[in-house]
Amino acid sequence: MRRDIFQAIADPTRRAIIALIAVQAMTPNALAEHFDTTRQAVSKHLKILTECELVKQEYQGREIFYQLEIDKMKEIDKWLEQFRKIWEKRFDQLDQLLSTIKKQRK
Amino acid sequence: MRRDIFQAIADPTRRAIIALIAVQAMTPNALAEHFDTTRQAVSKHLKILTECELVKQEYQGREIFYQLEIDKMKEIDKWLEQFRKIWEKRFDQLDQLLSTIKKQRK
DNA sequence: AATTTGGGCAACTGATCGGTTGCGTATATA
DNA sequence: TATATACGCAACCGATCAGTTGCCCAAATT
Repeated sequence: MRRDIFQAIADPTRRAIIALIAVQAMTPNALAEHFDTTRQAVSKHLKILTECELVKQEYQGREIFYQLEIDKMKEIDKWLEQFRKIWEKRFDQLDQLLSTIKKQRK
Repeated sequence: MRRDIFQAIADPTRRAIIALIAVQAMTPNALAEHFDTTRQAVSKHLKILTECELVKQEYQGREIFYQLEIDKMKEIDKWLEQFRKIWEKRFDQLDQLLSTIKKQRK
């Protein structure tokens, strides 16, 4: 079982679930209504999301509300940081090039 | 074949390849030396990365240099945007709470 | 011209994935 | 107390995945 956050967001249904519960906590049944699939399938996705700590449960009677652990999402942002540095550098270089051309035209 | 960018970065080897070629373009053989796997396995990863346009080839004699299409990485950043909004809002709320407590103590 | 080297393509393999069906259990309702 | 509802767990299935092995072709080296 790999079960890391990158594997978790690889599935489109899982990304949709994440987007939904980011707004408000939801039960498996409520989530399943949003998809063309069974509750069990959704539950399996929730299990995977729980295992990599992207989601936490809150018991309320016989219902279980699943909520997004938004902080965990920052791990993706953190990984992206190294590439953001690169594309910002490239943008700066382009910016510099453009202003050099501008200067030459004067 | 799903072959979208999220599925592409789900594999740890693929993420490592991306990080390597982000710095400089590399050939499959050069890449394979960095991993405990065969050149063919790396080539397969490169094929997947190429299919979702995360990587482009540059032919140089009989060698093929693979280079990261850094712009494609922005798609992940774009998807993350919706969550960044949430965690920044939460941070602001926490910040506000802390300054309220500070005021009350005065 | 013969050999070596870089790398793609295809077939195969075991592992994992996403999904379904069936069942058990606990909470709520009649 | 009997029934309905919410949910998790386990077994199963076909599809896809990551990796290996074997082969071929083209460019470089001898």
